[in-house]
Amino acid sequence: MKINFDAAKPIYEQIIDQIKKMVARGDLKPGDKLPSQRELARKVQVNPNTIQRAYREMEVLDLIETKRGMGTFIKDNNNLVSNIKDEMAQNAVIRFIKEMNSLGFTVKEISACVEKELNKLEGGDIYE
Amino acid sequence: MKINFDAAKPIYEQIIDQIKKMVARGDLKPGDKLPSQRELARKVQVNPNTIQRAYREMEVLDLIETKRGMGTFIKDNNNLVSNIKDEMAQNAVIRFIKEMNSLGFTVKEISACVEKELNKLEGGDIYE
Amino acid sequence: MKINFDAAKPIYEQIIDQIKKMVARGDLKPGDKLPSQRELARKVQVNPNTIQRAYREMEVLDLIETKRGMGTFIKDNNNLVSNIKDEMAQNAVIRFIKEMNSLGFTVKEISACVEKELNKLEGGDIYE
Amino acid sequence: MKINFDAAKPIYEQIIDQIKKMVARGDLKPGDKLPSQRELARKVQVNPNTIQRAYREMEVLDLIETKRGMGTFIKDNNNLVSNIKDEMAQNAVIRFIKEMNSLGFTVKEISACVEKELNKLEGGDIYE
DNA sequence: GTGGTCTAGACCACC
DNA sequence: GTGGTCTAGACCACC
Repeated sequence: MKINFDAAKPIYEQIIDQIKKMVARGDLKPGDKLPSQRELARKVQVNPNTIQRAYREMEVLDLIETKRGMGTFIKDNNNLVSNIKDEMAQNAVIRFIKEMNSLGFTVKEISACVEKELNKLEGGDIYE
Repeated sequence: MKINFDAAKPIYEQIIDQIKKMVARGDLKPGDKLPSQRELARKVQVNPNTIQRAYREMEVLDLIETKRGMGTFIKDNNNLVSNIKDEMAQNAVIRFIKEMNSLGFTVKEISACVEKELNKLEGGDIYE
Repeated sequence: MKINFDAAKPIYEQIIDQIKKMVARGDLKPGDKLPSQRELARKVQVNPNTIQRAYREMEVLDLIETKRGMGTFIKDNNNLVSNIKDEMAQNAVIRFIKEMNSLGFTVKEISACVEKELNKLEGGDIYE
Repeated sequence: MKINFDAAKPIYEQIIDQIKKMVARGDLKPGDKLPSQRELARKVQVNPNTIQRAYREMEVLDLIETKRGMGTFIKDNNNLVSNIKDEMAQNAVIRFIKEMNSLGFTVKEISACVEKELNKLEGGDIYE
């Protein structure tokens, strides 16, 4: 038995994931102002430096831009935004298929499992 | 923005997950002998107490049984084994649908994304 | 009179400049190991986090790579290395020409000034 | 690796440099009146004491003279003015050559780099 | 021993 | 008030 233990994702990466998700959903649109580093730090209860690291990495990704003294903003880059949604979805789908596969399910069975679960949701709302 | 940071799953839970997965896949069958606690601890490089905790929890789940002086074995309980597979699959499917939904995908779109990705695998093998 | 006061360059950028210069000169070659973050921090008397920031930025530039537990190395990327030398030289030349120009020198005069100074060095060695 | 970090030049020195540069260019000529200390302080947004220090040092350099009740003037000292231009140019050239040399360029190569860049400017204007 | 993450907090520059 | 830099130091993961 070979086990690769999962370590927790660093906090700054989890923050990036959350913000990317909000962009993917359209909760944050190009031009929108993000909370200031200090404000977000207070709200999510982490050190401002941790927020700064997340913001800096997102700047490298060209997802946001910081205007000194003005704040931090989602970049006006519509192309990137739709890419983020696709990329995050693609990753989720692949992770899911790999997991089902590692449980011993075939392609056909995976498809059936998903359809069955989605059918339960038809008409009704998605979980909570 | 509200963020719930993911902590790393405790190692003993990750070990349980791995073993459940092997049972779901059929790599471990009812009656099969598990490695001794000491041996497994050495192989996966964790403290023997951590293995002991994993084994104890699996005994409570009625997944394994310890025979004094003989070792630890997967319980002969066919019903449970297929339950494990279904339960793990169900969890994976629900986690996946929730994630896609949180990215802004509808039921129809989720289905389409899965089918598209599964189609890529037809004929070919699943990801490595 | 409009003056833009020059602030000091951040320490981490000065460290990057120094290392780029060593690469440009060939004092550091692809594959060479850089000092560990802690060691360099001690030697140049700055906080290890400042060194780490410099190293992280150089990784983004694809100039170095860090191997966890092993250390940090100049990337094996000969193309980049010669680019660095050219880029740093180009910047120096342009800065110099702009400065001479702001002092009121024409293209011909700048050329003459450089030649005159270089002639002094012929045969002899460069400054100190 | 030995690094001497560059601190920012004191503001009063940067002011002196700017004024010397204007003199070198001929924007300020012998006999020209400088702004009053108070006025310059307001214009460049620094403490009046900083301006006073800059003016005092330039008086010591014999570059300017203060006439009580009249103001401060560039000294009528044609020799000095051309000296300033030559001295600043000389410094710029030497700094430049040292920098190119520290990047590993020989005398011949430095000359070639400068000529190449100057040629780009022929006919066209100098950078912006 | 190596790098990676995070905290707590100072001080600065720009607005 | 905003972000940018830096320090001091803890604790962790990987080797």
